[in-house]
Amino acid sequence: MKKATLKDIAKAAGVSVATVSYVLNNAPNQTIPDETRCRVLDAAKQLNYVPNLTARSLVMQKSGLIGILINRPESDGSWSRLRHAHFVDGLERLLTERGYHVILSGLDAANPKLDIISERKLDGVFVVDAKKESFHLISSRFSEGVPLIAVDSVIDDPLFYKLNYDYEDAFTKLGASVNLEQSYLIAEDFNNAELAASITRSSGIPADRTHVMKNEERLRQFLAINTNRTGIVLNEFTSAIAAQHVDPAKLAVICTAGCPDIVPHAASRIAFGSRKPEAAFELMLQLLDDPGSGPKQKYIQIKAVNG
Amino acid sequence: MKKATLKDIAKAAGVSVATVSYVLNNAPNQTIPDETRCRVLDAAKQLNYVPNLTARSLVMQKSGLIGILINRPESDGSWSRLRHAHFVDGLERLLTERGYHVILSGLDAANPKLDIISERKLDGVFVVDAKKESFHLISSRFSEGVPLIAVDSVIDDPLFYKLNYDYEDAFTKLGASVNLEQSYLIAEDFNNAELAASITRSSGIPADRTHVMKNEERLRQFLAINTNRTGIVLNEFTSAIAAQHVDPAKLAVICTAGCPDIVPHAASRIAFGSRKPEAAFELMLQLLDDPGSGPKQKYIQIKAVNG
DNA sequence: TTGAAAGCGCTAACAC
DNA sequence: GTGTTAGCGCTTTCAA
Repeated sequence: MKKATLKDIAKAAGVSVATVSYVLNNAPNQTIPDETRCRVLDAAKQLNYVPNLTARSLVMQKSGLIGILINRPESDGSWSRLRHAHFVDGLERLLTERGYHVILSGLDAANPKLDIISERKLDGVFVVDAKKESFHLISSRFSEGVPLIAVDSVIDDPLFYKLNYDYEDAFTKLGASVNLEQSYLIAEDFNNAELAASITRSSGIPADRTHVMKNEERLRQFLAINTNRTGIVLNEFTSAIAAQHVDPAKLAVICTAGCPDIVPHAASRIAFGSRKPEAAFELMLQLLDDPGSGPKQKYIQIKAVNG
Repeated sequence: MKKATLKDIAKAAGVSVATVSYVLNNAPNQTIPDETRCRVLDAAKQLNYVPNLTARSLVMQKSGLIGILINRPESDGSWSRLRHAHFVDGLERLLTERGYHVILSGLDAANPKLDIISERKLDGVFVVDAKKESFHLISSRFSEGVPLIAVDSVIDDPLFYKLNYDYEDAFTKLGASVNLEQSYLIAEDFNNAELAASITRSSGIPADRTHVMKNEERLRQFLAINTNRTGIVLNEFTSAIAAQHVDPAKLAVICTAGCPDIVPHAASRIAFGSRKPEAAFELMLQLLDDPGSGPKQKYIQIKAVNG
């Protein structure tokens, strides 16, 4: 048996498709007598009706689809692929709850295929860890006004909202218990170079004591020449790996992946909590509701929390 | 400026929409002179044309959308939310590469809303860690013949393909180096009870020495009364947590999350590699190509690999 | 070699 | 109150 359509229901209930559409959508400006309404509802149940969102999208000019577009990390150790897992999971949850459907798409950071936005008529988009150049591309082609939120990306374009962790805040708080000037830093390998730069800059740790996590072997080498110092490590996964090579007690980790549980107990830590998905979600809702209504401040920063 | 449509191109190129559609799709049975083809192609480029997949889906009766529907874990420690991250990441990559778009949707395991399958006219679906009951629901309403692959789920219904790790194989291989009868087991908390049961069964470890990972505190208590034994732990994240409470050298971990890097070096381990996304992808392609063409064996098992 | 036209399933004027 | 109808943007017979 084929999928039932509005027409099928109309026939079964002895009314027109318009009427069916009205009752099924609780059309605001239509007053339908209960008798009719019931007949339609019954028929719909009977026929196991499920609306065809493709058709609806076409006519409504909105898809109910939100994109989460993630630039794939350059290094592809298993740890790096988990970096955004918590964010994606949390955001998807919120979006799904709200009735949106989520399209997840990995992007080649060097050559992001953003056509999906127009092809699928996405109602809103999150772009995660994108290179600055990507945004030229975007702003030239997407004046179309699809709400777009850049995540984990520092870019100068005032057109977009930027959602980031407030690393400066994290380092300041960390500075209370550890002497940053004397530490080394294990940073994450972001595609967005400006974000990476802003992190190392706000850490105050000199470049020669900063290491960007690419793979375990190179990390080991770096750690070997720094064993006597305290290390600041970004990201829970990296901390778990680092802890295999140095005394975890000499590690302070900044939890960016929403997974503090796996950080060695002996390490001290500072976390960003799990506000990122929520903040992303709330801003998106606002933009979806009225594209002009977002906060005037285009940078949204998530504060660090102790513990 | 609004999005260009076929009609716009047609007008610009001085041809009909049909012709435009033909050249843009390289229609097989149409022979278009180069002159026309170029005019059309130029116009399309000029107008920055991007096809509207919604419209295409409607008429083609296929969406180009593949769903990854994941039953949310009951416990929601941050580690549990990462459980499928590697699978999702790998699968998404493969699917995207192949030109499909991926819809990611979390499901309430107790009451999975599977309507998305028909609403969005998904071409294929992966359902991850679903309760047995869900499949009654599915099989009653989805004789519709959407290729569906159950992942991390043991179910009796011969209708679906089941993709699982071969835990029995893992325990056998593990048995070579550790005495399973004398060990304890830390298992994962799957929604699919049959899978959980089959795992503990094939481990050969008695129930009173088996613990299902719910949260760190309860894990700690369990470990406290088992410190003198060797422990088998399922899943890398759990191993990282367990290692905080017992000597990692007395742990043997079965890596199911594609993230062996974070397992403590001192622990011995056995892994399932990263074949799961690939296996899922390949089977789906086959089913997509011809729904009847899958292997007759409905259970696909991923073997364990040492290391 | 090209085009007119019939839909795909749905929504929303606008008429009755 | 309810039905008619004109599309949304695209594919694809079928005729010219």
